[in-house]
Amino acid sequence: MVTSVTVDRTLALLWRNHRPLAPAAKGAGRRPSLDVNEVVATGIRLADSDGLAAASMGRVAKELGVGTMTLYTYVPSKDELLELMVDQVLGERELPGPGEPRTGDWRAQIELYSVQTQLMFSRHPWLSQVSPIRPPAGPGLLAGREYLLSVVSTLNLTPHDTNTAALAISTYVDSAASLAAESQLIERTSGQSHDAWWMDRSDLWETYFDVERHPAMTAIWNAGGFTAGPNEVAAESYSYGLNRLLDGIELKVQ
Amino acid sequence: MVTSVTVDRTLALLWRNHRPLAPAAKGAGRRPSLDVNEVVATGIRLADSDGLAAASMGRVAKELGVGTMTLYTYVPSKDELLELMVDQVLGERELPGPGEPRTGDWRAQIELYSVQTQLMFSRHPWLSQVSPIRPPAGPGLLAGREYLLSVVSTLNLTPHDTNTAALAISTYVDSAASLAAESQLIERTSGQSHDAWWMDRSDLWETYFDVERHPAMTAIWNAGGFTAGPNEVAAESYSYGLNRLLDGIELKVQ
DNA sequence: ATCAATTCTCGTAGGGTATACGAGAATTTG
DNA sequence: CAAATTCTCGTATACCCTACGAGAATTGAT
Repeated sequence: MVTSVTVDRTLALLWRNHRPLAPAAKGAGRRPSLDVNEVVATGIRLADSDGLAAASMGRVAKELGVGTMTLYTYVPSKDELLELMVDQVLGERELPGPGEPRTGDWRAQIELYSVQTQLMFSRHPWLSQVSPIRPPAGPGLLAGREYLLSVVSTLNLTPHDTNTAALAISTYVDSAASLAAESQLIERTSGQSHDAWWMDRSDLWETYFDVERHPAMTAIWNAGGFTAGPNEVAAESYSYGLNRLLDGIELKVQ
Repeated sequence: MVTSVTVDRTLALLWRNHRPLAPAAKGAGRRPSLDVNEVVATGIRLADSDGLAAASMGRVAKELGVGTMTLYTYVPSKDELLELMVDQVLGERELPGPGEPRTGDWRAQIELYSVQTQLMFSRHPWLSQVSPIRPPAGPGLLAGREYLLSVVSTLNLTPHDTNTAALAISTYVDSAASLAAESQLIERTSGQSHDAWWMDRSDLWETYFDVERHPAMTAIWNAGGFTAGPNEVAAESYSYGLNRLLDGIELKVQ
């Protein structure tokens, strides 16, 4: 199979800091001027400061002072570089591993996952622009899943339900954190707050909004239910939703 | 303000089928060969069949048999065209409006929102690649929010909490539907099922996975908790999570 | 000292994207 | 029939990724 070779190479790169990369290449040949970690770190740094588009092959190469094509010695393609960047930051979440001390009940431990994930997205907003389908099969991803499964395991659900519940939680938390990061990113890069953005659209209410067609919205508006700004509402609805989800899970345990 | 002019134009385009577009332009000048609806419909059709990238200005123009720059007569920019496409499909969800008959309790009505949203994403998978932050302020978006708020309003929460709960629900449902659509899209365009994708990575477990470092995963694995395929697990965790979320909300009502 | 083998380096070329600008074509009104 | 108005669209610019292949650097053997 052709793909298997590529996949094997990618797996080896992802786990490069856990298992020795290759037979170490001691023989003849020109010495490399970089290593994979430098390339990945530069990609992350550029994406952090100038957006995901800035982590282009050309820009990363320029930053490292080499020709664009030189990067292809260290990384098979742009897609693989992105995978390495993602697994790297997934692994930077500070979550206790097996045997390490934990504080609080299971809900507090889920909260830690939530906080660390939000912190990760807020430090690396470009993550919100990367698809979470078919994530990098590296140490960072596995560490996160292990932590979450270990917490949910304490509820003594069936193994199958443990997996289901953990996935429901991580989907909710990861999606919301991704949205929050994207939201902040857009405020920064557009130079316009969401408040100001809605202000710009005040004509929506004055000219186009039809009270007859939107009685529920109108009622809530008149009762002062829309006074908070977009960011506060989003943050509040996130923790409200997470707490209701955990309530619902707890309800099924007893 | 410069932006206001653009925004006004976009709002007028979004609401073009509700309020007459402009003073109708009866005077002199060359007659237009297209109208906005044709452009939007063509963009949607191309994106549906060949992916979001196929809805490029050049491709849409070619499909309509005109030069690329001609489109800019009908639509201010690519971004605005995408907004129009999105609001169009948001409005195609079949949700009862005010005064129209509804069936079942509030949970069944939330379920309807969930089903219609999933249907929308499954018919228009490219939606999963469009950011839901700063959505088009058009009739389609407002109809969806009105429906959801009208359902949650029947719970008699405070107006503020009604808004918070509705947002938590729509964030969960929309995110999950988006992920499901993206997941299917990737299976189709890559020509490889997720099962096959994981098979390709069997080396992960054989070569790199460390049992010591992942006891919770190992335990669930050994107990047969991972037997279902990725798609089944995702679907199951979605409805599990939604039901637990609604349980949690109901719990707070009483 | 020289040569072969090996490995890293990187310029060029090709096919894609959105859109500012301005000249030209078509149509109605006076 | 000329003026005014509106739509049409070719050209040019500045990015993106990466296949290919020639050249440079290094080691070990003779």
